[in-house]
Amino acid sequence: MMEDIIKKLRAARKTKGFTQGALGAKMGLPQSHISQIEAGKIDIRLSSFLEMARLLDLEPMLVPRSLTPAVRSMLSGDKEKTSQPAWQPDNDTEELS
Amino acid sequence: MMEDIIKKLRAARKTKGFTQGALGAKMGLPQSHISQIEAGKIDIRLSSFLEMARLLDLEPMLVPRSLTPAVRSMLSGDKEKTSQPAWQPDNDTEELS
DNA sequence: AAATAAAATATGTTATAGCATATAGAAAGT
DNA sequence: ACTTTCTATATGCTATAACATATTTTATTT
Repeated sequence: MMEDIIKKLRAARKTKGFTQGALGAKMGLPQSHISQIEAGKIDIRLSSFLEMARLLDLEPMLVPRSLTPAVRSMLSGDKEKTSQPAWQPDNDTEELS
Repeated sequence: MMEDIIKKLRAARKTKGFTQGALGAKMGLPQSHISQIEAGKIDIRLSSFLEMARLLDLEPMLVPRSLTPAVRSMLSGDKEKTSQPAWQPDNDTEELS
């Protein structure tokens, strides 16, 4: 069970059209190291993980378990069917048209 | 600038009423190690970070930068004032009262 | 204020990420 | 098919997390 969160980094890199070499250059790491990371062969340090995520415009966040379904539905744009409504917007300001 | 995300782990531990020793026991680590981590003196590995977060009922997620304001507002329960509305709920199902 | 519990600091060993460099293999482009 | 680009694998060295254990300092409780 390779860490799922690492797969997201690879997917994000491809989406942005970066090669392993290009991403490595931004991080000051060799392409070979990026390969190892994405393949789940090494257990990288937190600072490396954070740096890599941010270079891919991803912000690592800690979400309370009880809120993860709501957050996930936001991220995937799903038409969610949560038993408890995930969230309700404020209605205290004028909305855009 | 000690990593902010580590502070969240410490806060979560305290909220749950765990001591460093108790958390360490769950992870199979000595109390001293938890102390080092929380003090930002060591740069822990991703697997340790993930394990610790999950023991504290926090799920690490990668949020696209453009969505972080919306997610943050969910997490903090703020009455947000985002220039672009953060999110709009579906209105295709019956709501609870 | 004494006792107890929790957290921080210290020292030493072992395992492994980080790093460099090279090369082999796969995919994409001509 | 050949060339170029991208990705995976391999070897070796260095820095440091992981781990054990002990002690000190700081909070908390009675």
